[in-house]
Amino acid sequence: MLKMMMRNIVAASSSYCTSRRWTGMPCLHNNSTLVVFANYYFAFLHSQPSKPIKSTRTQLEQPVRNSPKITTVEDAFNVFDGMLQMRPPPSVVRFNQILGQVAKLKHHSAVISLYNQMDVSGIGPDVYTLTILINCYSHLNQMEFSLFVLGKFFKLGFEPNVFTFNTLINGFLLENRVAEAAALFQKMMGAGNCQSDVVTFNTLVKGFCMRGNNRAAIQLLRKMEEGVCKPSLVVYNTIIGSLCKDTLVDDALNLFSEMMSKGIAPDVITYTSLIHGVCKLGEWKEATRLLNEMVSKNIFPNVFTFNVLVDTLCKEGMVVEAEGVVEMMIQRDIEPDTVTYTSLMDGYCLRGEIGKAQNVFELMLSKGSMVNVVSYSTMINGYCKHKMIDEAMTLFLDMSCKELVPNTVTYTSLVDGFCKAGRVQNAQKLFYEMQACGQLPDVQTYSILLDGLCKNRQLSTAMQLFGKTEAKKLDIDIVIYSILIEGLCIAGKIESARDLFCGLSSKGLRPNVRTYTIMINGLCIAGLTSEAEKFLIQMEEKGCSPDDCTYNTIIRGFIHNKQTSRAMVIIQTMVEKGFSADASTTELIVNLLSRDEVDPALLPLIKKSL
DNA sequence: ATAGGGTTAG
Repeated sequence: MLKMMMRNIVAASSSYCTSRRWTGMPCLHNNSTLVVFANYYFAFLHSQPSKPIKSTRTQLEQPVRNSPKITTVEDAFNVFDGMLQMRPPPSVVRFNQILGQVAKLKHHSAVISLYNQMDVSGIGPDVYTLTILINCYSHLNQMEFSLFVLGKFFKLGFEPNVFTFNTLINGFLLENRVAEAAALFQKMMGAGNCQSDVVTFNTLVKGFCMRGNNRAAIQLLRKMEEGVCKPSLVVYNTIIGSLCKDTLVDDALNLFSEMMSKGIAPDVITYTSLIHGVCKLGEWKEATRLLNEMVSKNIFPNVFTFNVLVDTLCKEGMVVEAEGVVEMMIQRDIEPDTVTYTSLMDGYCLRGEIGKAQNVFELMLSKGSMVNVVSYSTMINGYCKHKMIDEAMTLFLDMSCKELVPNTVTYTSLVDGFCKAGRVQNAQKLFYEMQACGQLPDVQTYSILLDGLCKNRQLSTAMQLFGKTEAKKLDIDIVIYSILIEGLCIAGKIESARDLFCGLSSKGLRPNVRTYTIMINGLCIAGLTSEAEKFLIQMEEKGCSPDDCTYNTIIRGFIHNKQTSRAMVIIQTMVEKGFSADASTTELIVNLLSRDEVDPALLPLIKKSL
């Protein structure tokens, strides 16, 4: 009986610790409402005709007669091949259409190789071709090539137009080259032949949003409203989307009512952003309300909207339900895409169901051109989190065969994988390799490597690395300090840990639950249980509530230090707060019981705590 | 006829 109970606790606590929620906010979501929300989706899908009319477009409105629909990169290469063989070759417009479709599929490097094929075949580009090309280089963060293409304009006697300028401004903003973007904008404002338009303004608005400056974005919106340029639905969507990403859903909803009062009707993108925002907050009721509202306005969820639901369900561990939604999408002719399957893969990985994640990944591989850097990184991350570093490395090497370039996220997962496997040397090697490949480590990468070094008893190497982060003007956060404090505690340097902790406020950082818990653990290891208890009181006073991990830590600390009665007092508090003992605390308590070291009067309390 | 800005995944 007790064995079974223990097993359940182990299962519960291990799933909590492997969950990504551990690093974020505790999960306070009401999953039963999520089920209602999910069921609503099912009900909605069932209520639709089984074979919906796909398009109301007439034959005349088709882009070009006989223009084949491109759904994969393979299609595009085949069609292109055929076109290049034709004598005389088709007009450049046909080629532009293919390039445009592939660009829409976000296969930007494919567009570039297709263009190169055109080039060697002697098909001359026009302004449209070159603008598509600039846009692709911009999205690949290769602005130097974009500028090279701009040079081609002049060489061929073409005049860059507002499309060209907007594309270039967007490219500079994507690379965070604000000064150059601004210079181009100034040039446009001054030029008589090429005036800025609503797209120019929205590109700037997005530039602010990308840098997390929603205030500036809204200021620019107000400027537009004053008559500079009438704001479009896209401008509102840009800002609403950005606010939702930052979970400022109330602000987003205010802007939403504001746009409607100005006669600008929301579309599926507006609703998808809002639904995403409320889902992130776990407000399933609100999500359902928005969904009802959009459908009542004849705005129907698209693949993006469904992907939000699939991903939300997966993040809540409800992958089976998510699979159900995917089935429904297929039945309703909404093709699940790379994002859908990547969410599913991640969902399975989060639950430790690696085999099922592999199945999804193989399904994507079998469909061709469905895998990208994100899907590879997701599977690699899944392997790494479950100590399957060899499998992860196989996939990593596989990427280069597919001309997929691993990025900072990919490398960070692998660094973590090597650390988790205890192979810190390999982790360090990869850390330098990524920089040699032009992928810069970010705060996450540093956190993971620092943690790996600390946990593998290489404190001095960790401290050296930390010194480097300070020189790189990275935004050092409380997570990194918590890791270092923990490293010092593990190495038995409680005084240095305490010093680092006390210096946090002077750096403008506030310790969080994890930081306090680490300090409490360190103090207990050093036998300083009274000071640990002071920290427990102090954190509460400073508005940082202890969580179940904090209580378990200090209880274990007291037991280890043979202060059973003080442990019992904390157990009492823990139970009152609705927390319970985790697996290792339970083990300690069971040991105490077996040695008759507990006052029988406390048995009811202990029972409650388990 | 074909090109630029807004929604989803690691």
